Amino acid sequence: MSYTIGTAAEKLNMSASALRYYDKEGLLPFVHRSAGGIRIFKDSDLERLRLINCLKATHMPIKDIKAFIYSYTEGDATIKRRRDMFYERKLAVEEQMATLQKALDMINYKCWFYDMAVEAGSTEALKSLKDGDIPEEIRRLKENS
Amino acid sequence: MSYTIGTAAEKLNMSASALRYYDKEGLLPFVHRSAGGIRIFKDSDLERLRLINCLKATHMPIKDIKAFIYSYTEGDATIKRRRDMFYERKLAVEEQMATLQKALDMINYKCWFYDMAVEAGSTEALKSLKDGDIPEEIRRLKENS
DNA sequence: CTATAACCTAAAGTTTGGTTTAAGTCAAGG
DNA sequence: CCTTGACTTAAACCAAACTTTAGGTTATAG
Repeated sequence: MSYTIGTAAEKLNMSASALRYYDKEGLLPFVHRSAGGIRIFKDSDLERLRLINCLKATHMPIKDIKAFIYSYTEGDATIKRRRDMFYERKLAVEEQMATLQKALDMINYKCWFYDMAVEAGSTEALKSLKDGDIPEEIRRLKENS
Repeated sequence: MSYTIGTAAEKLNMSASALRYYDKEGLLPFVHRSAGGIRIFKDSDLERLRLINCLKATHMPIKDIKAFIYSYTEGDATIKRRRDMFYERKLAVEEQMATLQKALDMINYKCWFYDMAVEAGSTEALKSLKDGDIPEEIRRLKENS
């Protein structure tokens, strides 16, 4: 099966203008055109775009994704490089998750704190809160952040 | 203790211009000034900025952080609202982590795939790969993404 | 006192990742 | 054939989150 840009965009749940932008930025060297110049997306192109969207979800900049995609066009010569890129990306994502986890710890501490404050009707009573008054698993959250 | 903007920036590991920008955007209503107009950061201000940085780490937009910070200035009247905001933020962060986890699953699948491809010296041999050939725990990653 | 480093503001510039617009072309149904 | 909706490009526009610049003020060390 093959699709025009509108249909492809719909299937990928993104806008046609975003697809044109990616194409302009060199992210879609694999997309062919009809004789009249219309982009034709194959199923394998959609798969590649799903990979692009996955990388985008990890906050990889467009220009880095471009390098990624470009290495595909060079075939088996770049297999090792592609493997390395995926391993690097894995590290980058794990870092992001660690960062988010730290933030989440802080937020969970705040949730606990404000649950207490709401009950007390004020944050005043909690000013004198000492580490010893904080349950072990909550204290861990606080210190983590 | 109190600090000028340069020292505060250094302590927070961010730029002075970012601090000025936050102030201009209304994120730092708690920061006072010297008679001459110099910003003076107290330790409690740095704490508040650490919270701001934590929220920033969760990709919360500046204008939303502003609303967050503003609710502090209204004292105990906004305790419930602040609690709700933290619970909402918790959900937002959990969603982000889920999104990252999906991407990571895809990437881990790719790592496995390219480990095979590097060993084979080509991706050709893997074209005929059937689901049955993929270890259970790897297949899960693939289907997840 | 004065030099100078660090501060101040306002305004302009930068980067990223698109969207929008304008003017025109393609392709499918009638 | 011709209409019409979807496509094409180039270029302008946008928003977010800062950074940089320019021109000026403050504060501290000598």
